[in-house]
Amino acid sequence: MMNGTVSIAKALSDRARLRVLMALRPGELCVCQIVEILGLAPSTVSKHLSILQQAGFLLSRKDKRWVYYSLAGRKASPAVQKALKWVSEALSGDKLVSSDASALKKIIGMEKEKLCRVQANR
Amino acid sequence: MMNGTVSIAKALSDRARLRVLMALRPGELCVCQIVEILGLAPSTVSKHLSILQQAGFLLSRKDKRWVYYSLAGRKASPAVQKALKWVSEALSGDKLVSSDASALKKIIGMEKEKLCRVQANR
DNA sequence: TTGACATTTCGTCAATTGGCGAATTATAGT
DNA sequence: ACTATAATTCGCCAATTGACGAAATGTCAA
Repeated sequence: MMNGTVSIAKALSDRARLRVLMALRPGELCVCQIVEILGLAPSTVSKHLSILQQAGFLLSRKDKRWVYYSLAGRKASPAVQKALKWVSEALSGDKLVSSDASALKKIIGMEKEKLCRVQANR
Repeated sequence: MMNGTVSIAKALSDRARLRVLMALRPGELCVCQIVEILGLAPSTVSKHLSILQQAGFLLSRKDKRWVYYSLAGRKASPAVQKALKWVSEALSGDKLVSSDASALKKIIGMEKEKLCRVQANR
């Protein structure tokens, strides 16, 4: 219980991971889309995602070549649900979160294939 | 805002600091009492307390030779208040927190002078 | 003012964390 | 089967963290 609480708090104690949680509120995203938003290496992003999933915040599913992550929602433990509610309120109106949200709209507009090609050419 | 949220989450992402927050719920404690509960070196405890205070969870006052820390309560920012509410719920019924609470009763029964003498003889 | 002592600050150390690129795995298309 | 590619795992490095003891600070008492 104490361990679980600490791991939930640890999961929340990083900018990139908070951005991921906020970005996932409208719905699931594939890893390459999250990479695009954060501007970090895919390996780094993958690690962040596994930390969030380990703590109980995220679910993942695989479709074709892509892995999609989504908020665990009511499948999450009560402790996780309340923690997410807290950060969501604490960050409502945050500048970085807002700009991520508008960046997201453009990214979702692109097809994933093109997006990943773009990343490959860097 | 993002920075504040991260520092709040960081403050909560350590066992010792969560124990301190829970131990302070009934009321203020002096540093030597917190040292006794945690079983850590005074310098370590002092650092933990300053991290919690920096994040906005604690207030401190000085009386005679002792420094008393207490929960900031409604003087804390809304974000901090909600975070504390979250951990408090998440840890309700936790074994370690409970045993800290009963240890506390005995410690409060002792006079501070004797308590500090005990610590000096280790 | 000197001495005792509670607390904090400082320096050090081992362990953890967050970042990256390279190598690996898994899946899809040719 | 082979190639391309999305994602993860691995190994490495620099930065941060949590622990301690020693030294500094501040307060009270003799």
